[in-house]
Amino acid sequence: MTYSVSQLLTQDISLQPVDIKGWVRTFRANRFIALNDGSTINNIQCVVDFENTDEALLKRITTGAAVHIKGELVESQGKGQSVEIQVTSIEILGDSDADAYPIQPKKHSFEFLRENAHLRTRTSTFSAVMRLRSALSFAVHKYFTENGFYNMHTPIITGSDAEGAGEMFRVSTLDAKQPPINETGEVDYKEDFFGKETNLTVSGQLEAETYAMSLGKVYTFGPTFRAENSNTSRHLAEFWMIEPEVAFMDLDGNMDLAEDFLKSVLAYVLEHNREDLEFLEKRLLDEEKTKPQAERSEMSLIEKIKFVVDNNFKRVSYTEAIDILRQSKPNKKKKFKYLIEEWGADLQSEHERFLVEKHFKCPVILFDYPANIKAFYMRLNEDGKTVRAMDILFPGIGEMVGGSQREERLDVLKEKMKALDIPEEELWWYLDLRKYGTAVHSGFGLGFERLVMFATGMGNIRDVIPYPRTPQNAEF
RNA sequence: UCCUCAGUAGCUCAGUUGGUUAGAGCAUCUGACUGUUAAUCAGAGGGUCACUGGUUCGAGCCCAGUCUGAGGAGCCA
Repeated sequence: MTYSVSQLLTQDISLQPVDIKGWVRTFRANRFIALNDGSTINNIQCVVDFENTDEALLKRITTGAAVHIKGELVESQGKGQSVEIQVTSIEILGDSDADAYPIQPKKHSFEFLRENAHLRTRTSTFSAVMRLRSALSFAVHKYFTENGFYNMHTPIITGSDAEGAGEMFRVSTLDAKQPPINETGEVDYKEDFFGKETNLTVSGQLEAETYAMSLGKVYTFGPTFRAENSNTSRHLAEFWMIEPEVAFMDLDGNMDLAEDFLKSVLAYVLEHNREDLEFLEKRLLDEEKTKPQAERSEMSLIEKIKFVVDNNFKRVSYTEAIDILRQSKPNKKKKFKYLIEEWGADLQSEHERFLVEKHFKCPVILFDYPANIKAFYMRLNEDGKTVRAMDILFPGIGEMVGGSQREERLDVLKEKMKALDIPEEELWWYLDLRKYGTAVHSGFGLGFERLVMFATGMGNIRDVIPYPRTPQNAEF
């Protein structure tokens, strides 16, 4: 009977002998194989009877080799594990040249492992991160399904360039060297595959709104593309975004939904991915030891996640936030690079970080932002100068969620588009939603990788997605 | 895109004011040992000092440019 390492370590296996396949992590003292098959963070120790095993075979048990082991599960004589396999037969399924194999049984830098992204999930850290990513993805679908939402697949290729969420990647089958030219001397996209200019989506929100206005509660969870030349540890050119959209829901409901959603998916991994979280927590603690006392974080990884699950997010209007910042020490002592002087200023990372990490010390929902620093589709408040927008800020991550109540009034929306030079022809179908049976509705966008960063404690977004796409890098 | 820092063995790094043959730990290979937990002990091999050009009697070290990576900013999710 074939078992996974996870089964062997967690279940009472009465069926003997056992039979297992996996990859060698380390081979110590010509006798002890630490075997891993991806089913758990833990390895199972396989004890080889080296005195009665062919020496040529022993030489082939190297780090990274795929092996098929048969034997008996017994209580371990050593201290590091409770059970181990007494090997009766070992077959090398795939050799791994120890001299050439990049993943050594030692600590590697994340930069090096990024260059070996096809092999990095053979390390404990990355296998834990990717198991957590998978669990979070499942938890997202579980949450929405259990709460009456329909999953909707919004298009990856989009014909509208008015989504207004950033620079786009062009999708074209035209000859890049000799594109057809029209009478005005520009590239003639009428001859392109779709007969018009098309791009990769920067957001599924507008399409999701159309479905919310018939199915009621919908969400998309798919790849999203931004051609911004941003080189930070929090941005990717290709990332996965979760975007729920709900009819008849106002901004308060939107905030409730986002907070409940985040708590739910984080609670899911606390319950189901304990061992991976404990491993990552220990890794972070070791890393912290090398830092000066002042820079160490007050809470461990699991404590941080629990804190978010158990405590209410602090809800603060933009106007209140500006007051707090204006009265703050760093503002008075001119420690901020950008000092807060008057209402209307856009909040910089340093301000958000102050609010979340110094002032409130918990996730913060900021709402009712000035209209002129936010997108065209956000619902204008009765004061005429703020919109029903909200951002959820997380310690160490920054903006986790950005959402709003959408402008449902046709005349107000048209006026806003006109002011921002967005042509109505581009979004005729979006305006139709306001013409026929318009209603209050709201939604938000959540960058999935940022959620994975928070849940794993990883500091660089390139380390929580299998093959990161960033400026100047599309390897693999 | 801007600012700062970095690039030396397979990996992580040291390398003094510019001065002989470029150093360590780990990994690898060879041998010893064998209930180990990043096994241990002894020995060996392994270098286009990112690239291009310059200064100099002499450059890993100084200068210029380019490439790559990291951190931060902007933009955002």
